[in-house]
Amino acid sequence: MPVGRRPGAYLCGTDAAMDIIDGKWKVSILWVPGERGTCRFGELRRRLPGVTEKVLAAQLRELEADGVVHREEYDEVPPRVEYTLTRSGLQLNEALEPLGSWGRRHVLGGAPAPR
Amino acid sequence: MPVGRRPGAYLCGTDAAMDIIDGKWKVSILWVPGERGTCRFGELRRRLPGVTEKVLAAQLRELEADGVVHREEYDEVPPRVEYTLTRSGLQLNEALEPLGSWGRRHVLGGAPAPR
DNA sequence: CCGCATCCCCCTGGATACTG
DNA sequence: CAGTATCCAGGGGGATGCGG
Repeated sequence: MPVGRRPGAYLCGTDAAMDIIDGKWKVSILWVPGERGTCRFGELRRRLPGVTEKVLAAQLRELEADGVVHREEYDEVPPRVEYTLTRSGLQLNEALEPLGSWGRRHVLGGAPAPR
Repeated sequence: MPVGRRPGAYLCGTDAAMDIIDGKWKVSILWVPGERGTCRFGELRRRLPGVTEKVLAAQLRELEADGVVHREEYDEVPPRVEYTLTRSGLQLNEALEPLGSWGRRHVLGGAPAPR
């Protein structure tokens, strides 16, 4: 699936974006790397309590196909793979900030937390 | 389900908000009323191509339980029900605007459309 | 006009085990 | 370390039909 999985079925830009974010762990995957914008597979796995390797790998591949995450494989032993937010991914992250503020205020009740 | 269906399981405000928005038609339901902020059931149904009455009613009830939509029933014949965005819902709508812009630029390719 | 009740299908995502 | 390979359960949501 290239960018978007429901071609021509969007009513507005918002649900087009939602289509890319759709997946239990995707916003967290975007969020974890934070300012640094890059993260290894194992680090992601540790910082997403409950995710399985299969699902994490699948969601990462979809985000990669959608052009928001870049996958860089280093030919080393032991293996190392870096996942980096693309320019588009960083901008998506920024676009999610207001939603995060809303969530903190209306769902979490103003609790302290990043974003 | 009151506000949020995954109590205490949120990594950040964003996925807390995502939990409320989670549902195939929810962002569209928020989007359709637009500035006016209010809409009838049948109007929603007509403007959401493909939605069934059962699913539309279900998602509306969840949005109501989450406090972003207010349901006003008028005792008339024929029946009339108005769905209005609450203050919280309007703010959620505003928080979704940047995401909509991003979706237009990165998914729809800068096509003209509201939000 | 505005729904609710039922039935059912598919797809996401979880559990577990194995490989380069 | 960074993944695949299977198997499987749960639930969202679509189709259809009835009720106030």
